[in-house]
Amino acid sequence: MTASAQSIASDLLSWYDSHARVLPWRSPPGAPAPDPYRVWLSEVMLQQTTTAAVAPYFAEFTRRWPDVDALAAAPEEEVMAAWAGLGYYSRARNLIAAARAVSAHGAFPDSEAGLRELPGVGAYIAAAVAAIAFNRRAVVVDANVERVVSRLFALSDPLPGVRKAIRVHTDAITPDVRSGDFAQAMMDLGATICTPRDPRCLLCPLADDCAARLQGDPAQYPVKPAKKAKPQRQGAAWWIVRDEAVWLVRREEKGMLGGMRALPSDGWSARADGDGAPPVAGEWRKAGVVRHSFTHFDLDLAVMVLAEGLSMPTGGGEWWPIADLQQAGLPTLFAKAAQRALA
DNA sequence: AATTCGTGGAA
DNA sequence: TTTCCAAGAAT
Repeated sequence: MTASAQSIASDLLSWYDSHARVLPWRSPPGAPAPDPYRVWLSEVMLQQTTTAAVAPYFAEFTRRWPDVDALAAAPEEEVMAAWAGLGYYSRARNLIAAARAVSAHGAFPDSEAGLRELPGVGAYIAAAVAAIAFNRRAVVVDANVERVVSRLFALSDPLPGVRKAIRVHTDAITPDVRSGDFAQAMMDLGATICTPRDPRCLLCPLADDCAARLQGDPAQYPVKPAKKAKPQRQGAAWWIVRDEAVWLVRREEKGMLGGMRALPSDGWSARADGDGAPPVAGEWRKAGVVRHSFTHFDLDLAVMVLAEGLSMPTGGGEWWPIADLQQAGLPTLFAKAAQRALA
């Protein structure tokens, strides 16, 4: 490691000692490493998700399932329902599979390579858990690190091509000791100082080393490709009631909202509008429209309720007591649809 | 390599 | 209001 790289790591760790964010899944700087289960669980929840959104879910999961064996033994349905509202539901399916693999094996893998074998664990999470929970030296690169490093070294090639260079530079400044603290310090710096817009360079412990700041406009890094326009889709969902209960189905394992409970829908997707065909005959009334924005398309979902008619759906599903709807674990789109139907 | 996966908060 | 984007992974 060069003298310059050493001083970057040293300056960052000193800053972290007094400015580390306090988070439920984290140990204070210098303290013994936290439980690998809690580190892994938090990392899975945190991907593409804010710390504020994760906090209540992390509290509930660790309350209900305090260790990996408890999570491994939990019914899949309950875990999926507990994940409802957090998004990216394949994470929950992979979470269960990984918990069962770890529980069967007896312990978490303590190496990056071993962790990488678990479903839902990619390059980032494997490196982060190895560093934070097992104090292994690992090159941890998330979106925060990409931003900090691309600015520190003024890497002007656009994403995603610049990622290789970012990794090389991150490796060069990663110290052999306090690997977990270093990774978390980089993320804290990105989250609180080296922010996407209007970075607070006057407060930055690395300001003197930052090539982008020297150039004068650090916010231009990292350079990102233009985004595509989101298509606007139309769809419908059906609110079928009998004896104070509503008919819920389970969505296919793969694809949007996979494996989650849902209202019957008309086949809308990112690529096509729904066909508008109701699942049962009857006189339907439009209770309203829910506007919902996904990552890659926007959806106007018509919420259809049965004014009168024979409401006996065919195919798989279950009558769910409306009074207990909260426990069904509906994804946000369908929770909003239910709210509209009941309004 | 480019797409496909949710959601809610901030600017 | 719209746009951006937050501790990415799987395919």
